[in-house]
Amino acid sequence: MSSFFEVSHRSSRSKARLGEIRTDHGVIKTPSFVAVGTKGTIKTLTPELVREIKTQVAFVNTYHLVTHPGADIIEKVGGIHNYSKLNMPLMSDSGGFQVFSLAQSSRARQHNFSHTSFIQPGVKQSQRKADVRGEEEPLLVKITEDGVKFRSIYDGQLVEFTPEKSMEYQLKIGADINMAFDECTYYPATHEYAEKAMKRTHQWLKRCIQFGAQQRVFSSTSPPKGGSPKSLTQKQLSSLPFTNHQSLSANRYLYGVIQGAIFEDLRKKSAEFVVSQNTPGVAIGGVSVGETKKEMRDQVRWVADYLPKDRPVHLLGVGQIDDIVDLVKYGIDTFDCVEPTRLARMGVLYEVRKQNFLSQRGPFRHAQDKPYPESEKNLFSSPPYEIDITQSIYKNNLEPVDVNCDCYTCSNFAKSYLHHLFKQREILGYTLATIHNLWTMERLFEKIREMIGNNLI
RNA sequence: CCAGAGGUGGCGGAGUGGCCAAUCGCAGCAGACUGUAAAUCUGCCGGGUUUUCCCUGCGGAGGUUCGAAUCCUCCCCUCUGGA
Repeated sequence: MSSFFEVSHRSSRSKARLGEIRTDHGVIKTPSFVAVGTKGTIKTLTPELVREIKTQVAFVNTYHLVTHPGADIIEKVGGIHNYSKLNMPLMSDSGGFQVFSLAQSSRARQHNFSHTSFIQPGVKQSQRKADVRGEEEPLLVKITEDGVKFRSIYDGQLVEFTPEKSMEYQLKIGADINMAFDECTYYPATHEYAEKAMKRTHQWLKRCIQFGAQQRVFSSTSPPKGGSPKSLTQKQLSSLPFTNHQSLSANRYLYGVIQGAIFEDLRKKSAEFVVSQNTPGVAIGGVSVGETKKEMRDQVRWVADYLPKDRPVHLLGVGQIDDIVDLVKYGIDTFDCVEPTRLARMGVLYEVRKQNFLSQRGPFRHAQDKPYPESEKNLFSSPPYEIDITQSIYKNNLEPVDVNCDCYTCSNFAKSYLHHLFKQREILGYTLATIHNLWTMERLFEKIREMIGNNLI
């Protein structure tokens, strides 16, 4: 029987490696991008389109799915694979991130900020002091050692998340890879708070493992013999509605999550602890939550030496193309990020032209970051050259978005048409843009794998 | 020709004596977005290069008033009914 993760090549130049993550719903060649489909859909795409893009793996969110439509209905239909027809390896997030993002939002609302502007570096420190986390009076979220209470953003219902509940929900949802319930520490947090949150996350990880052990899942890096009690027989499967393939995974794999905010000592401590817990995979969380790019990368660099050599490593919430290429070097195998799909819906399309990499928007989004050294200015060392298709300069442009791209969108449509669709808010525009951006990511990762294979990364 | 309604910034459309350079929407321009409350959000949007400052300004020309997009007179134009 093959193992969950197998490394086929290690770069001689860095910690980058080539590997395969094997799940009941298919194999993921790593490094890989993980398309984000929070609510059980990669926004604007049918599963057929997702398949055509050759997306290897997608990411769904427990909090959102539990709130709507509810874990029970998903379980009843045989799991999220069958319910959504995303017939590919799936990862589910624990809901931990929503503790962060929803609390940010509730604070933002309190201060009459948009949730985006609130996490901007320009916001005054004093406005961040009265935090709703911890044991204070919350609007949407309350965190205790036991777990988290959410007020549903959809209907105001109180939702309680504990490590056990997150695991239970995730088992019902049925993704192949599950995240341990963690607390994504906000930025900027004090060392004191970050340590407290980290320890809490560690305790929660133990409880997730414990819960998995009781369910006889997540117990090792190899598939448990005979599957878990949660897996259904073929006969049971065939009686489920809409079923046309194997549905609920027999095998689930738990990833512990490293936290520690922007503090080197905490990050290393957390990495050591999480890796020692021997979960099938390890994830790094709590990054790209408002800190600078340098801080974000440091958080990964600090733990690189502690990461497991024989187990897959996931980086939660990253990233931008330049981040991905640089962080692959630290041994990251999978990356999930909303950027390609969200930006697509905002009319921002990737145009990965070598010559233009350093022009226009410049290599950095954060002015306070230091530029790359000259030696690093290679193909992938700067972010994608993005275009904003809504700009009127594209009104008469009959070229494809990216002349070097062979995606469905670029093969068939001119910038002018996409511009037109976006200006008219035609639904097809969002779909075509999403196809292009996800396709670009997949091709980027193909290139990355090729370069690792040739020891160029 | 008669009757009625109306002419406001690129467009639509509020405002009917001072708090009006004029609500709001669209269009335009700029910015943001990294485990998705996001087909979203933010800012600008008459001119003067910043402004608590000045100029022009609500069809046109006059007038009333301390003060008019708002009231009066005349003119021009549009729309809807009727002949």
